[in-house]
Amino acid sequence: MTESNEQNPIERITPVSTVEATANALRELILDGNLEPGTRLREHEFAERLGIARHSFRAATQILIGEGLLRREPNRGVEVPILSAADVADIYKLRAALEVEAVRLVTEAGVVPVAAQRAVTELSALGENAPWRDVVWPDQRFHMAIIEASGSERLKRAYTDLQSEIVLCLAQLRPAYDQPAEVAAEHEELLEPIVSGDVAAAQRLMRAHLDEAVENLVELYGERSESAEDGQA
Amino acid sequence: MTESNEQNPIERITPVSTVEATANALRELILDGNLEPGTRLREHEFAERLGIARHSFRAATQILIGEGLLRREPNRGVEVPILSAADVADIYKLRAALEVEAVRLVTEAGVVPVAAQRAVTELSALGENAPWRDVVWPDQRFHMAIIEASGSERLKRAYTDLQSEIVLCLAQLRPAYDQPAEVAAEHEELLEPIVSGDVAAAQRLMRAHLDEAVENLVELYGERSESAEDGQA
DNA sequence: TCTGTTAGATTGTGGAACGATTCAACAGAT
DNA sequence: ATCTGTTGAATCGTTCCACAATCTAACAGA
Repeated sequence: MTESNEQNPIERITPVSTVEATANALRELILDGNLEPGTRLREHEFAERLGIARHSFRAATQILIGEGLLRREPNRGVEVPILSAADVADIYKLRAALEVEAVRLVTEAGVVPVAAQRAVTELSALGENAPWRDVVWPDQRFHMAIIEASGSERLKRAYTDLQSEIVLCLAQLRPAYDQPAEVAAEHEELLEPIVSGDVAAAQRLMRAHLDEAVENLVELYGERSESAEDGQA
Repeated sequence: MTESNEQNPIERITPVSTVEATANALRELILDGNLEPGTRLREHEFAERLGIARHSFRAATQILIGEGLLRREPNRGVEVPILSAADVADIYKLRAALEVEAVRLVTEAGVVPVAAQRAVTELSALGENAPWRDVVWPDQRFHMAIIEASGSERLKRAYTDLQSEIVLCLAQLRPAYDQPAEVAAEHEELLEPIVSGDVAAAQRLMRAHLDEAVENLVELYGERSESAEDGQA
């Protein structure tokens, strides 16, 4: 037997199926904000535009529905969900559940989330007037890095889905970010008790960080709905 | 205007689509353990047996894949996943994240999870030699009741998916349960700090409860794999 | 024993068809 | 004038069929 032959270092090729590729393309479209929330995705139109069968498009949307990025209205197809302030609050409840526990797991295990540190340096390298999207991505990566450091596959899966919704929500709100330097400092502070092994402090800080974020977002919703009422009146 | 007419108490009718009904049927099959883990679900066979089109069956499986109840192997269709001890440990990491946070939300809000209390009384009403499944369901309902009491839609959604995996795992293991009376007592104890408003104690107890459960399950896996090796040797 | 080769089964995808549902426009009735 | 049906176009949900790509196992030959 040649069971002991070393693993060939060849990259495992992964042919992406049509529906998978479609799902990825759609996800990108949605998360980049190129699809107005509330937009109805007509099957015939999209299938033709993407050069695929209607069935494949349907399968792709089914995936995104599972991720919370699309919503199906019976007999009316799928559309990009419009998130309310309540949704944001709800999203952040789940987010806190996942992240505070991840922080706990990581800190207790003594794992140092290197990728998170990298994200912080990226943040601090940004100029003063960096567009909000350039701030969002390192920010997301920072938090994802902590989740990944927890080593739980399912925690990561749940968080990945949730992060999609978070980005969707941010894309709809275009929140005003603080100075990148401030953001970087706050995240670095977040990291400190994690590497020093102070579980309680790490959890407390993370929760405060998230509470502050959701507060700002909900406030932003308030402003937006006010101006919306103005527009209607 | 008759906008102020009271809500008619008529039950909202919900015509279930074919794929939805199929997904439900499949879910039940899997969770009841009527489909051996590792079983390959051949499309033609199942579509014919269920009297639906192959496409509809495909759409249904896509839903269950999103819930973690089926796994897709490229070009080999879908099959019931076989959970390892590592999977169980992983499942319980996520479970702890969700439940400990739910306990926190519920306790802080001062909400009394009545449905959970009902589940406890159901448990205590069981006879000594109740089959494990009769114990599992009130147990699951107890925990789901706490999740629901948290009032977070997404927390519930995440937990619902996870609970499916838990049940799948239990179905594969057929764990030996303690006396129903003991189980009832432990859960009642779990409820106590929640209603009295002691957040820290409530979280601590819940975590201990879950830790103990996962420990037992992993141990059970050890025994099972031993006997499996015996069988092969 | 190892290596093609071949045939059958199954999946992945596309395409046509058709009933059911939605929606808007419009006509008729109270 | 408001409410109630009707009609028709657009779209969805589902089925059936076709076919290339892939997998699997059996088999023949070196």
